[in-house]
Amino acid sequence: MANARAKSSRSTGPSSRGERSRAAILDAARRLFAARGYRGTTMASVAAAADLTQPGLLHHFPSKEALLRELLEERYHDDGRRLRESLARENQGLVVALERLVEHNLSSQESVRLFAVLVAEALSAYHPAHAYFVERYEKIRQWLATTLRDDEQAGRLPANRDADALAGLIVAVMDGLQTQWLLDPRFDMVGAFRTFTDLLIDDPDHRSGATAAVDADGSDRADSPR
Amino acid sequence: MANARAKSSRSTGPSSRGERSRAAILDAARRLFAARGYRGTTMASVAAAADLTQPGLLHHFPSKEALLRELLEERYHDDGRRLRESLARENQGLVVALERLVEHNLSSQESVRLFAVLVAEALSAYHPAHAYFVERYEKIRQWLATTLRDDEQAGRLPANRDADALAGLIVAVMDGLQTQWLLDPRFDMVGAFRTFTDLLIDDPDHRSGATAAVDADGSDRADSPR
DNA sequence: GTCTATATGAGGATAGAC
DNA sequence: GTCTATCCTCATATAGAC
Repeated sequence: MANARAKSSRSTGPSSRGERSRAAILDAARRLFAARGYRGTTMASVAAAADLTQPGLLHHFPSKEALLRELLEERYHDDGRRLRESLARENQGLVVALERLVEHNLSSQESVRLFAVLVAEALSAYHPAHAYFVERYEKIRQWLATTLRDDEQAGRLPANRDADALAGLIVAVMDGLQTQWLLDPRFDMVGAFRTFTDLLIDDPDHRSGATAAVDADGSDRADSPR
Repeated sequence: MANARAKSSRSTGPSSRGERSRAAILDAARRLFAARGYRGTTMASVAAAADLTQPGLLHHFPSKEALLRELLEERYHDDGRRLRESLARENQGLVVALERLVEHNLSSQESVRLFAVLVAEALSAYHPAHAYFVERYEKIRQWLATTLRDDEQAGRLPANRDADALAGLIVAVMDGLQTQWLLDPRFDMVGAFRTFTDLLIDDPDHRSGATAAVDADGSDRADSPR
C-alpha cells in the first residue's frame, strides 16, 4: 500500500525497475481516480504522477480500462478480509466488526473515496465496471445475511428479522454515510453509524428475548455502554 | 430563484418555439445525464436528442455547466416539496412520509438515477456541483433533524435520541438503498427501507409510550454484543 | 521498459450566415 | 433561434527508436 515512489537507479530491493513502475502507477491511479473519478482522470496525469510518460504507462497497462480493472481486482482481495478478521479476532459478532470497519474507514479516506466514486460512476450501465459492482454488491449482501443469521442464532441479535433486507440495509447505511462524510469531512460518520447499530441491537424482541433489563423508564439508554 | 426565463418574442401559446426547444433540451439532458453521468454525456448528444445542433443548444445554455446548474436548480424546488406535502396531508409523521417517498421513487427511476449519478460525480472536489451538494445535504439533514424532534415531541417517535445523527442516518439509508436498487432493479428497496423504519419505531421507549411495557428481567443484555 | 513523435478522434465552444 | 463551418484543446492509443 505504501508508495512505491520514484525510480532509485539501483535495485537493491525486492523489485525490479519495472515492478516499481507498476506499483507507482497503481498508487497514482488510486489517488487520481479517487480525486477526479475514472472519467475525470487522464492517463497522462497518472503517468506523470508515476514519473513516466503516458506511453510508458501503457506498456504496463495496455488501456485505461485495464488499469481500472486491476484496481478493482486488487481491492476485491482486500475486501471483506478486514471484516472477517475482526469478526474472528474479537468474536463479538458482526455489529462490533462493522463498527471497527467504519472507524477504520475514517483513516482511509482515499480508499473509501476511490470506491465511492467508482461505484457511483458505475451506476451507469455503460460504465466498464458496472457488471463488476452488481456482482460485488450481491456477494456482500449474501455474506452479510449469512453472518447475520449466525449472530441471530448465537443470540447476539434479535431473531425473526429479515436477514436479507437487513443485509441490504447495512450496506446502504455504510455507503450512504460515506457519501455524506466524503462530501463534508465534518460529518460524523462514526456517530451516525453507532446510532444505527443502537437501533439494530436495542430491540424489544432481543432484549426480552434473551430478555431485558430495561428499567421502566429507559430514558437514558441512548448513551448505553459504549 | 426562478429562472430568468427566456425571452420569447411572442407569447401566443403557453410556449414559443424557443420555449419548446428549451424544454426539450432539459428533458434530454435529464435523461442523458442520468444514463451516462455528467462527464459521460456530450453536448452534441443532448442537442441531437432535443432535435437541435450543438450550437443551437448553446444558444439556450451557454455552457454544459450552465445546463447542469439548471437541472440542479429545478430539482431543488421540487425537493422536499413532496415530503412536506405528504407530511402535512397524512399527518402521520416523518416515518410514514419517508416511506411514501421511497415508494414514489420506485416509479421515478430516471430522476433517482440522475441525482445518484450527479452526487457521486460531485464527490470529487473539482466537480462543478460539489459545493451545491455539500450545501444541499446539510440543509436536508437540518430539516430532517427538526422534523424528527417535532415527531419526538408529538410522541410519534421515541425521545432521547440524537436527532442530528438520525437525520444523517436517514439520508444515508435512502441514498444507499437507491444505489443498490439502481445497480440491480431486483433489489427490494422498499422492503429494506421498511426494515429500517421498523427499527426506528419498534423501540421500547416509544412503544411503551410514556413508558415501558418492557418486563424487566435483565439477564443477558448487559453483556450483549457490544 | 521507457522514450519521442504522432495519428486519430472527441468534445466544448466560437464566428458568422440566414 | 438555429444553422454550417471551424477552432482548439485534450485524451487515448500507436509507431518505432533507444
